[in-house]
Amino acid sequence: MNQSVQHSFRALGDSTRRAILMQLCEEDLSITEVVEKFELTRTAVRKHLTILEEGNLITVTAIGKERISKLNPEGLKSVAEWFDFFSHFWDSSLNSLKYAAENEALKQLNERSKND
Amino acid sequence: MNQSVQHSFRALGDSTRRAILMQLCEEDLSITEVVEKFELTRTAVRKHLTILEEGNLITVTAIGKERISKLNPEGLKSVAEWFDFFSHFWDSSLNSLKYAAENEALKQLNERSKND
DNA sequence: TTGACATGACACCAAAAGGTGTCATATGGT
DNA sequence: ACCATATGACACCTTTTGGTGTCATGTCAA
Repeated sequence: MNQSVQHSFRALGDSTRRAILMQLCEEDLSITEVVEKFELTRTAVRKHLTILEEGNLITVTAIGKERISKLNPEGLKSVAEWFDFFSHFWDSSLNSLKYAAENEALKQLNERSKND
Repeated sequence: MNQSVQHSFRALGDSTRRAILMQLCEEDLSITEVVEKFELTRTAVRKHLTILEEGNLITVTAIGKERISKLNPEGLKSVAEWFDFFSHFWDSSLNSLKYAAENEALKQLNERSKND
């Protein structure tokens, strides 16, 4: 589960793969179709799709001689939910409380030097 | 801006950096303090912090001879918002509409072969 | 069965990533 | 001034990563 998050983030770390994901928002694609839309070798595309599949961001279904890649909302949602861990921090009201109550180390430093 | 998203995702692609981010949720840290909490060389930690800073996920403030790394909610929020692009897909009601209306390629394939 | 067509499976490569160690520099306190 | 502390800046190394090309395999249709 946690390992899956690692794979998901790894998959999202490449701009080509993010572009493929966004393309898959509009239509499911076979490997060859992805090759046609992106200027890449079939081997390269296959690798990207494998990594996206390992990251649980797409599902691949073999239909005849084609392998259709399809966006996987579950995986994307999992990654999006990872950010909930930090959500307090961009909730402004909680934000100030957070810094006031918990941030002992920086408070001390701020007392010593006021140029923050 | 788009480049920044690339940097953010790159930064998030490494588990050590994600761990550092989560630690920074609890307290701001100097480089040395990060070194003490994670079993890494100072040089390695510095690289990670630089990448996190490039990804706009932390801000670094020089205080005296220390460089304090602090979580940057703005950057995290930006990345989280990137996922809004896909949010239709995990909204179940919109989801079915999406597939029914737009997914022509797979529809055709499904008509040819019913083992989906 | 035979030939396209869509892939799978490798071997190979250059560049980037993650780490380590060493030497130089700046800041604070005594 | 002087020394310990916290970094900055490199040079160097190994493993991954993103890509390419080639050959084998499976599937559909004539």
